[in-house]
Amino acid sequence: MRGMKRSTDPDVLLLQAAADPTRLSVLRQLSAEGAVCACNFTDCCGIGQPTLSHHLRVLREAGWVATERRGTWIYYSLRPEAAARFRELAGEMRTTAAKPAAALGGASARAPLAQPT
Amino acid sequence: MRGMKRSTDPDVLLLQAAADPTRLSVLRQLSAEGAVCACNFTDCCGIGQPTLSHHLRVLREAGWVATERRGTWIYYSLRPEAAARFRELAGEMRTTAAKPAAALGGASARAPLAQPT
DNA sequence: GACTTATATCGACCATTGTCAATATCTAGC
DNA sequence: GCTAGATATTGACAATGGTCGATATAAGTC
Repeated sequence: MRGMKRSTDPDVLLLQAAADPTRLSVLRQLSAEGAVCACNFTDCCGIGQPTLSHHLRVLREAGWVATERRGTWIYYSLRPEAAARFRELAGEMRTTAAKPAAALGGASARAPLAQPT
Repeated sequence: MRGMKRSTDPDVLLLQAAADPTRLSVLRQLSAEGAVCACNFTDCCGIGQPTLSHHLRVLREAGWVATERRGTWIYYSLRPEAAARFRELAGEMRTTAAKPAAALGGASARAPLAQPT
C-alpha cells in the first residue's frame, strides 16, 4: 500500500490540529482572549470565510475548541481538557540529561541489537 | 492561488514534525531512552528503512533531534532546546478560566465588531 | 581492493489537506 | 412570509507529505 496511513491516536490528532499556521494562530488568540467570535478570525488570518470555517471544524473535531451560539454568531473557546492534554504531552518530552550523549562513551551500554564484532 | 501555503514559523514546524504517529513514537522513545540507534526504530514502527530515514530527517530539520555517528550506526537524541520550546508552547495554551463561557452572559463584553442592532 | 552492514537519497505513486467559489443553512429582524 | 448577516457545506484543484523500491553513500572488516 502506498499513500499515508490515517492516524487514530488522539494525541496525534491534537498535534495535527495545532500544526497549522492559521490554526495555531487561532489557538493562541483563544488562549489570550478567552471566548472569541468566529467573525474575529476571518480578517485576522488573511483567509476566506469557508477556509476559516474548515479550520475551526478541524479544531473542534480534534477536541481543541468548544462552541456556543449567541444569536447569529458563534463563540469559540479553548477546551481546558485539550490544553491540559497538550501540556501533559509536552511534559513527557524530556531529555533525561544523563544519556543524550554521555552514555555513548561507556563500554556497558552501546549496541542496540548487535555490534559489529 | 489554490493549494497549501508552506509554513515558515519554527513553532509550526516543530508541531508539524511531532504530528505524525511514527515520529511521535520516535520522540517518545527518545524521551524515554535517551540516545537511540536508528536501527532500533526500524522494526519498532512497522515501516521500511527509507521511510524511517525520511522521518528522522524531518525531525532533524525541525530541530527535534541531534545525531552522533558511532561507527556504522547513528545515534539519535532529543535536543533539549526543542523539548523546552515545546513545553513553552504548551504552557501558552491556557484557558483563562474567567472567560471561556462565563463572560458571554455579561452585558458589557459581547460583540466583536458589530452587533445585530 | 572486495564484501558486509547501516543509513541516506532518489523517483515515483497516491492519500491527505489547505484553499477557493458557489451554495446552503441558520438566526434575527422586519 | 421576506431580507440581511453569519456560519457551514459542497465540489473542485493544487500542494504537501508518507510510503515504497531501487540505488547511493559511508564505515567497518577481511
